[in-house]
Amino acid sequence: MHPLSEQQIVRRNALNEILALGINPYPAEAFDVTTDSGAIRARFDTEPDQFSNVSIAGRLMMIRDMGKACFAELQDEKGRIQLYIKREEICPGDDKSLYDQLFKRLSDIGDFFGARGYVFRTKVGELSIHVVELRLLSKSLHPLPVVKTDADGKVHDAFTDPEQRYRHRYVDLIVNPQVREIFVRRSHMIQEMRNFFNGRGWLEVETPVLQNIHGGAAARPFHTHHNALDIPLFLRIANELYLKRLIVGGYSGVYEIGKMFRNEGMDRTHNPEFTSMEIYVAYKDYLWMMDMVEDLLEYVVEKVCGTKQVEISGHSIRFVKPFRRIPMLDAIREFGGLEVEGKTEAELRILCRQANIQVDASMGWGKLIDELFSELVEPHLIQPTYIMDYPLEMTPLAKKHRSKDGLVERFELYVNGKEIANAYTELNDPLDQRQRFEEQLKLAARGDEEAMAMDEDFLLALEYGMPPTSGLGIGIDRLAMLLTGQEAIQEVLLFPQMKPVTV
RNA sequence: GAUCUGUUAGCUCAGCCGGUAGAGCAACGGCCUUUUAAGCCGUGGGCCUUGGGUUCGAAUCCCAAACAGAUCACCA
Repeated sequence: MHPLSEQQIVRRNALNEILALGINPYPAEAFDVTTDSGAIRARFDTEPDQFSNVSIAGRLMMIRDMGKACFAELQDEKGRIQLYIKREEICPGDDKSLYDQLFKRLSDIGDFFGARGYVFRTKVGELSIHVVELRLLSKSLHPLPVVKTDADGKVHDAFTDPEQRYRHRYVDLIVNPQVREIFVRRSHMIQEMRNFFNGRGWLEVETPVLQNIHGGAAARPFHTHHNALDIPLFLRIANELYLKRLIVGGYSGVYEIGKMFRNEGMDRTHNPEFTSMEIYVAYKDYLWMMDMVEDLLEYVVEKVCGTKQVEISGHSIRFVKPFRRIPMLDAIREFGGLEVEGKTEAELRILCRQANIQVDASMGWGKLIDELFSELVEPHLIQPTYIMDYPLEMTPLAKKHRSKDGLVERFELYVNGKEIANAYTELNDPLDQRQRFEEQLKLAARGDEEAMAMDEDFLLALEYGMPPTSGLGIGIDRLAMLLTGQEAIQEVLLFPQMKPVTV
């Protein structure tokens, strides 16, 4: 424990004086709240008589002391409201200690108060509560950063250090209302996705986070161990194979919104745990899925942002269907000016070198195509764009393309140069699926740590028969970044992963 | 994993041609009964991230470490 700072000592002393006054700084009783700052702002002017006796609670964020009266700002979840506290009003008798001692001397920014009174406007027009009763609800012992906004909207002494903000997110949420708003919007976004899916009759499900076999994606897993069974387990890197088992089981549409865990690098677009939404719908293909995603995003963006357009990194992005659809090889031709159709692996390797892309011998035809695409095309895909028809070898769970050799029926949705969604016409041929897994095993034998493992039970499920199905995954954090205009994933995660500070 | 930048009071930052620390806000003590980033007067508050080194002397120069951010690499 660090030695206490001057300000911590001052507050602890204040706490003791409050106790000496016979006041409990942490009362157990509920405080009856009848309104909040948002309701007052929204409705006082039209229905003033509703606000002649209100009770409100929140955190004290500013005190402007005027002597025998003072103004204070109380912050609740909806914002701030000014309190007008007059000594004669809250201490009508001879005993002025509640005001002189408790309020003026022993209260600090950060304390929780409950206030009862009537709403009015001051001479200057500021909406305020004329307080007749004031009660301490919780004493704060640690000083908060004091962020002030002046009349021009200029913010002074903003609490901006990302490390401090992420490590002490509660402080960030207290003093930065725009941060609080991001997480409200994120929650709203997920809620609207659920509304959209539930409205179509699809079932929300939960599948195992602890898995014996880490399947469904190419990534390194976290390892853990179950004591009673004495077996190793993995934290899931994907839930795809479980959701498909549910389609085998007879549900026609299932989705899951949940955390995935990947033991890989972290940066401003990657956190070791992240949230994905995966959905599988029977009797559909990836073309149908593109239509569905357009409807979904148009709906969600409009609900959450109030418009179909969002602003990020200097771009105006319009979520209006239809989105552009480009086959991957056409995109490389259009944006990179390279013809890759019909080229051999060796020819592609030369093209990559010419484009200054590092290549090595382990890269096959599909990987080389993917490298060219990432380098030449991705950064140009600002408006929502579907890239379709990926090389087969990199996509072991998707069905072979109905007409194009060497490709699978897969699309990814790109927005603002980044991948937001990934979808397939799902592979439901158990024999083909077994071959694909075997290819993965060969890659693993060559040292590819991300290659998928064989999942015999999943193959058994496919043998029982899976209807034609289309599946989709959306990176919830990435989408939240788009809808909140954030460039870093840490800004849309309440508690992003941080290295512990060693003291 | 690589490179660059940052780390000084509770917060935001200055100080960095080496002479053991400053401002604003916050805190503390005053004055003011409709103010508003309130104001005015006064007072305290710091292992200058950590560990080494150079030097008579280091917040300042050098080396290393920790953490963070940005740019890469890898990936969603």
